[in-house]
Parts: sequence; C-alpha cells; structure tokens
Amino acid sequence: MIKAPVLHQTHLLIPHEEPLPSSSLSPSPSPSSTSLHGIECKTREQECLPPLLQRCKCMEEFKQVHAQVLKLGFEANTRCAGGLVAACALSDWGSMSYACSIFEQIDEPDAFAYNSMMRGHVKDCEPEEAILLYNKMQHRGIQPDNYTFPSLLKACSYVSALQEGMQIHGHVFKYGFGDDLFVQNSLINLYGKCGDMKLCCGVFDQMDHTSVASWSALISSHARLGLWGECLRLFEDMNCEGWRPDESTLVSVLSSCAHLGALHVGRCVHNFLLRNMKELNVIVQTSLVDMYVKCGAVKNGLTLFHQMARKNLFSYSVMISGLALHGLAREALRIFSDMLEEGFEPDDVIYVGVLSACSHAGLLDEGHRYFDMMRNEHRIEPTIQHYGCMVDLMGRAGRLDDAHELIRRMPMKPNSIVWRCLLSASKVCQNIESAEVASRELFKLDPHNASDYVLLSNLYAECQRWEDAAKTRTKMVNRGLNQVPGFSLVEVKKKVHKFVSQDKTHPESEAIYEMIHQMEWQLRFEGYRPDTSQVLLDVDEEEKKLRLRAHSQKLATALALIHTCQGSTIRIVTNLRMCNDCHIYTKLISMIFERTIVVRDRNHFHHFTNGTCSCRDYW
DNA sequence: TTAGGGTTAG
Repeated sequence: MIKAPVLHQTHLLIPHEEPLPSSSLSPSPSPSSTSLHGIECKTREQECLPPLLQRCKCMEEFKQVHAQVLKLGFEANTRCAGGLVAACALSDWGSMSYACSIFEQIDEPDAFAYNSMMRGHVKDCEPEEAILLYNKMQHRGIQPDNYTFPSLLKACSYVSALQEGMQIHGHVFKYGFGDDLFVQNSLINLYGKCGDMKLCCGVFDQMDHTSVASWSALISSHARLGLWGECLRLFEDMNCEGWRPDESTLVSVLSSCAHLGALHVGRCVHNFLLRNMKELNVIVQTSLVDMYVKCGAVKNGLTLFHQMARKNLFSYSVMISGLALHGLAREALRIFSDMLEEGFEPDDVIYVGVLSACSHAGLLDEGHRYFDMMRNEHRIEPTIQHYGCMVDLMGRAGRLDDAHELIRRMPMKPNSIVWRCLLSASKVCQNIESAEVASRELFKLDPHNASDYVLLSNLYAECQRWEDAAKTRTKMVNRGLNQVPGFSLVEVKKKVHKFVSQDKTHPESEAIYEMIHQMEWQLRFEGYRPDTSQVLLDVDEEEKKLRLRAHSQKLATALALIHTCQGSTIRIVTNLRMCNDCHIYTKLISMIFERTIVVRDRNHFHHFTNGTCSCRDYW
C-alpha cells in the first residue's frame, strides 16, 4: 500500500489553525487496488474533502485540492465532485466557468450538484443559465429537493419570469415543498418582483408559519411597487404580531417614509434602530439620511451624514441630490468636492445630482464647468438625463435659445423628459414661443400627461391669452385626460392629515375655515391679492377667489397653524406643482405667523421663512 | 450529507 501523503507534503497552501489528519487525502488508487480498498479510499476521501474545501481562501488553494481529487481519480464521483462544485460555484473567490468544467465531469450529478450550480449562476447574475439547468435536471429525471426552489425562484425573479415562476410554483406542490418556509418566502419575493401583488399576498396569507424574512419580502415588495402606505400598514401589522423587524425590513420602511414624507414614523424607526442595533450599516444610515432629507428635515439628514464613519457612493449621491432638491446648491457642491477629496470616483448618477443642484440654484457657469469636468476628467458620456439638467439650467437662467440649441446638438433623440424641462423653463421665463415648440414635441412623444397641458394652459393664462388657455384645456379634455386631483398632507400631533381642494370633511373643518378667514384678513394688510390666473374653471372672478382660498395646501397650513406655536416648523407634502397663488400666500404666512413652512411639491422643496422662499421663486 | 429565503439606498 502506498503511504498516504500528509497534507503539507503535497504543498497545499492552505492556512490551517488545527492540525490536519495525517491521512488528509487518500493516495491515488493503484490499478491493482481491490474494489474494497477503493471503497475505503472513497469513504476516507469523502470525510476529508469538506474541511479542506472550507479552508480554501482563493482559487489557487482550491485548484490544489482539485488537483489531488483528479490525481486520485475521483473527479466523476458524485459526492466528491459535488463538494468541489459547491465550493467553486458559491465561494467569493470561486469561478463559475471552473465550476462548470467540474460539473460536466460528474457521471451522475445529484440534486446537490445541480442546486449548487443554479445558485452559483444566480449569484453571478446569470438567471437564465439557472433556469436552463433546472430544465436539464428535469430531463435527466433528477428529483428537485427543498434547496432547489429558492435559488430557482430567485432566478425567475431576476428576469421577472412570471409564467416560468408560476410553472415552478406548480412543481413546488408536485414535489411536496409547499409548506417549506424558504420556498414560500422565495415565492413571495418572486411574485412581488413580478408585480403580481395578488399572488404575492396570496402566498403570504396562506402560510401557517411566517418568519421575519416572510414579512420582509412582503413589505419590500410593496415598497418596490410604490405602495408605500400599504407598506407602512403592513409594518404596523408586523409589530402588532410581535415580530422584531431587522435592518432589511426597516430600509423598506424608511424608503416608504421618504416617499410619503412621514417624518414621525421615520423618526420612530430611527429611535428603534438606535435602541436595538449595535451599529448601523452603511445602507441603513444612507436610508436614514434619505428619509430625513425627503421628509424636509434636511438639517437632520446632513448631521447624520457627517456622523457616518463610512460613506459610499450611494451616501454621497443621496446627500448631493437631497441638498439640490432643497435648493442648497452650494452645500451640495461642497459635499461633491469632499467626495472627490476622499478619493471617490463619481459616476453618472452623482453628476445628475450635481447638475440638478446647479440648475435649482441657477448656477449657470458652475453647471457648464461640471458638465465639462464630467466628460473630460471623469470620462463619463452624458446621458439624456444630463442633457435634461443642462436644458433645465440654461432655460431657467433665461438662456432659452441656448437650451434649444443644446437639444438640437444632442447626440441622442430628445425624449419627453428633455422637452418637459424646456417647457417648464419656458414657463418660468414666461416665453410662450419656446413653450409652444416644447409642448408640440412633448405632446407627440407623450400625449397622455395631463400636467403638461395644465402647465401650458397656465402660461397662456398668465400672459392673458385666455383663448389659447381654454383651447389647451379643451385639447386635454378631448384626449380624455383629467387633471390629477391635488392633495396635501400635513403631520399634526403625530398624525398625517390629508386634504383635497375645497375639503370640508376634516373633523376640525369649521375651525380650519375660520383660520383661513383670519389668515386672509391679515394677508390683506401685507398687500396680498389673490392670483386667480391659474384657476382653470369657467367661473366668474369671485368664484375663482373662493376656489383659490380653499386649495389643499392652504387648508393643511390652517390646520397646522391652529395646533403649532410661533417659531415651530410646519411640514407639508403636496402632489402637484405648487400654484403661484399658494407660493406667494405661504411666503407671507411664514412671516405673519412666524413659522418655518417646508413644502415638498412634485419637483422641489420650498422652505418658507420670514416672507421668502428657498427656491428664490424659480420652481 | 455538504447549501437555501427577505439585501434594502442614488
């Protein structure tokens, strides 16, 4: 019998903390070995291989173990090769092409080898390969097990393969894994990613036992689809049922808070995190910054951002675009410069934030400088989004001709977003000619967006071209489009209150209208006259004034004034672009009632203090 | 008798 080589004698470069067994690897079976001896060798081999593979830290070390297996002639052995495939396909240092070559040598690959290969493909973002492999597995008559389905379903979710996913759901029942928690969670995730919320919730509702991952999959599915209110409701249910959310759940919740402007819930989540987590990872911290910024608490966001021990490109991006959204361009550019000093290489998304900061604040020269820097220093080809920012920047700065010229010179065909930027800039500059060119192109590319017609019609109205304003409105109505109903949300006494225009459904409605009356009375002393030019109704002037005074944003402001004291901050989220009248009205209210009023409209944040707005009247 | 689900931010 050939003496078994001891591991270090075979130059295996595996760092080991414990001494390895003296017979770590069996010798190559000689042709004269008895079958009994062969079986013995294989058994010993099987015992020794897993710990050796576990200790591999790089491909080089793995190849040495593989070489030993080849030397022993075990490459076709289901169990040995299966272990090699798993290690090579799933480790960070592994290689799928190498794993494939081992897999192909196996005489009779079992479910374990297939599962490992499928998972490896999913890990390497090759979901189609994983699905094809499952087909092969089926053709070879190999029974899938409970480990097969999670990665297979994940592969389907990557490519939103709903039909295939549903077929596989059938297989889950066929093979008897309908009650497996991991499989069920994977199904929730699959249906959520495919946007089929009925099936997604159906799987969850039918589960006898759930886990934090089940809730997390359900909650993130809702958040991903923009069902933020439902996401927060489910989060409440999860808490009521006694589940303790983890970081991944809370990131989805924070993202919903950010979209809804639900600062109070966001703050509760922050508190929970501080009380329950030892330290917060960079994703959670970035989500918190994003939540604070998007809920209008930009100072809190900035403080948290500066406290972050580790930042990545996402963190910088959230902060830069967040500051831009608040019109704090100088601060945004300072953070960008810090980022460069820290050695981060900016990408195209960062530059969208930088350019939009310049555009929000009318920094024309800086905008041009960063646009050049992006191309020349950082070798980033401008995308249509960057051109959109530049059009916005030039247009708002009054350079509409230059903006038109840039659109003509763009290397790609301008899309509706670019034309919408130009239309909006033309509105700011009150340039009807430019607005007509932009809207003509815009209505060709995207004729179903009611707010574009409203914008053009408002511009005509501002310029007293009533007939054209009416024509634009008729065109909108004829195309079956309705103006999206406006609403405003305001958080008062830890509760979010929603108002629509002319709302009288609030329990405190009487007091709210009394407050409106008082507000108007004081506003008149400051010279306020209602600006009815944007009221798109065939009614007389008095009726227009009545409509205007009960815009949702004013009702929300009135409720907040009733319940807050001088010096406090009122936060309002509104779904449409703020009308001119609400803008001037809120500026004066901030001064008369000594409140900071932060309004997030469809595009920007407006910080009203002492009679001025952070947008400097460009929005 | 080796492995699995929720990973979330611009």
